Amino acid sequence: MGMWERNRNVQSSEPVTLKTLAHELGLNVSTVSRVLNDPLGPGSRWASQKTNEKIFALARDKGYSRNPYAASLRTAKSNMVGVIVPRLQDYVLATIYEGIDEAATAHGLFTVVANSLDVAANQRVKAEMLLDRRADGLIFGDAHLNEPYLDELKKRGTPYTLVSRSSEGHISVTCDDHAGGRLIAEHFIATGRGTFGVIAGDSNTSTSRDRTAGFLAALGENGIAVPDEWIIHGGFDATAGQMAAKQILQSRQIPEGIFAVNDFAAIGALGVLQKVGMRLPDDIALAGYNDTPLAEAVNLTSVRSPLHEMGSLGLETVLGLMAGHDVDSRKLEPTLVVRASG
Amino acid sequence: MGMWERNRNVQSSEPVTLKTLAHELGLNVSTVSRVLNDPLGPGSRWASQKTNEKIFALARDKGYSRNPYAASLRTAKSNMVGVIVPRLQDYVLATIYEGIDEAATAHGLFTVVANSLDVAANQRVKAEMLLDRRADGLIFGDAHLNEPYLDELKKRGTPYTLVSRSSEGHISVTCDDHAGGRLIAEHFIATGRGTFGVIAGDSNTSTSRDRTAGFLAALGENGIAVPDEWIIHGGFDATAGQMAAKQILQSRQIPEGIFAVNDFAAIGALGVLQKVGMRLPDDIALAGYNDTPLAEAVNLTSVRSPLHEMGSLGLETVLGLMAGHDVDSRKLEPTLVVRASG
DNA sequence: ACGTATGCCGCAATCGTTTGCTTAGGTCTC
DNA sequence: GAGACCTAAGCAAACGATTGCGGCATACGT
Repeated sequence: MGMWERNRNVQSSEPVTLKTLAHELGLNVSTVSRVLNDPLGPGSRWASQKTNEKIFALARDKGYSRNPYAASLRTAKSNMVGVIVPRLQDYVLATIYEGIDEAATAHGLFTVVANSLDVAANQRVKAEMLLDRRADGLIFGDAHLNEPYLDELKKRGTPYTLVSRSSEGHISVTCDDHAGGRLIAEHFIATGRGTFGVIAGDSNTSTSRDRTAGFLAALGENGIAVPDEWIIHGGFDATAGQMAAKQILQSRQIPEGIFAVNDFAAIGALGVLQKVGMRLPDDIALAGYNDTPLAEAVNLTSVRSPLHEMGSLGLETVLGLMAGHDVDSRKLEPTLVVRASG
Repeated sequence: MGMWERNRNVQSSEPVTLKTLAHELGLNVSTVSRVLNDPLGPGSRWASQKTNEKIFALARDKGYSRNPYAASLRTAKSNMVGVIVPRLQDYVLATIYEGIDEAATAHGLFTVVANSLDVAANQRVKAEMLLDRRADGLIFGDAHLNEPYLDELKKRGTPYTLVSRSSEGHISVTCDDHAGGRLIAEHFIATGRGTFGVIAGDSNTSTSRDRTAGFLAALGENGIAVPDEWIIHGGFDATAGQMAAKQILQSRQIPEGIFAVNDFAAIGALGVLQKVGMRLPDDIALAGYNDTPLAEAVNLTSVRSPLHEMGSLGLETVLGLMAGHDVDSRKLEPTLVVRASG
């Protein structure tokens, strides 16, 4: 056991509180509280050196741990930030959440996460649930375009920020999805392709919109247009990718490259393409987005976004808001990861 | 807005508490508290019908929401259960956690999750952190064999349960991994293979041990032995799978089938096998475990375990423990999912 | 020697709920 | 008509920590 390890094995059925400590030391709880809370630790100037040490020693011996509920009640701060994600099963959001939680822990906060399953109504329900738990701040990973709930929150003055997806008028930490789309387009062009399809995801999200727009913009600058029937919206998962790929394959012609705005959708498409006997990258090129471990596993070209960092920056952002600072949105840089698929 | 939607837009900077309501109604806070908490809702017998209705109406109008910290302080219950997983990025654990959280929400509890990165020391640190937050119970998804911390917890009388992995002497909710291993072995044998390798994962976990043991046992019953150098331990991720596959390929002979106890490891192996030009299932059969979406995406034979259910049962289990009931470990049934890989 | 600063610490109110114990009036029973 | 029993509430003491406001020493400056 480390030197500072609290002694949990103490048999006293009575929980040890400040009062316990104070009484045992012949001090007042206020003194004990101040010393224990002083950022200077045992160097606190709230009591004499000797008293400080005795307080810390006893606290350790008796396994004292502050009752966070009593503290939160008094201070009206929970030190908790709520996080709402579409789905934790999704590698991308799980990674972002890990970044959030790591940063939160580093700042002495804790997080509570909830799945919204990417439906707007749930977003509101889950957020209110978190607010009922007195979350000091909120982080949304499931922002939809034109969702009034966020405006409502803003009006109420609740500190919150978006991650992964942005929305006009709200502070967010995202990756530059427009640039990411461009990266793929430029790579496709550089490797000699000329006709393209897009598996564009949920059109109601900024990630779908921006990645697609960036891709199309870069193509446009090179004089390439993509026919509407080759821009297919749907979900972000493998099933959506399969359906989109099948739809594209039904055209008279087949594009030379397909950009799926999400790795999972790309994997779904990949399965379909392989099943009809197409070989990548010779018959067709395929690219995904987010550089998940799957992408590496199946040798899929993708765009890497700094997910973990996005999470920790998101936490710092909402922290700034909670402290009443002015903070700006952040946009991180994506990088291209070329693999065998195209 | 629904009829029961609280009015959050109320401009009063003052938070609305029981006192606010009681004062406005000319009642005592105790009455208001009892009525609002009564499971019978407005049918409560703590006050007259008329009073009940007025209380509920005012609470709704003023957007009252109970301060959980005050309540927890008084009742010494947090209604929170802590969950410790190796890593939320892992689809398997993320899914189990979803099951846990869903059940928790249904029971009016909430959960806080922490990553241990599958290192035993972190498990202790994270668990103690959760206990400091006054978790009423704990769920571990990262149990290692012979880990003394769990015994310690048991001695302290903390309600906890394991999910996904088991450990001797501790209550757990798992899938029957031994049976799962058998399923693959029997399938391999039925499809005519005779020599096998195992990518066995972290030997310090029950999942690794039991899946491998089940596989080997079924083979043994059919007179098939697996040489030690074809049983390769390591991690559960794609990298570990790659390394293991490379090691197996270095043998003079090559097995006719490989069982990876985890889909991610299987995917890693798959990439290596494909890179050296082997075709599945003709040249070699490959099977994974857990039936993740990846398995479906790459057409990998796998074993499906009811992950979501494992999570919700885990929550119910710890709930039972918290209520002081006697509860038993549960073992769920796996099912075989045959796909093109073998 | 006297005012003042500083070190060290205590008092007591407060946060919002919960809950055991009363109370006050009414109804019912025998 | 007295005791028993409801109904519909109120009183007040917790729960454990935080914090503004003092207070009593001792030291220090002049």
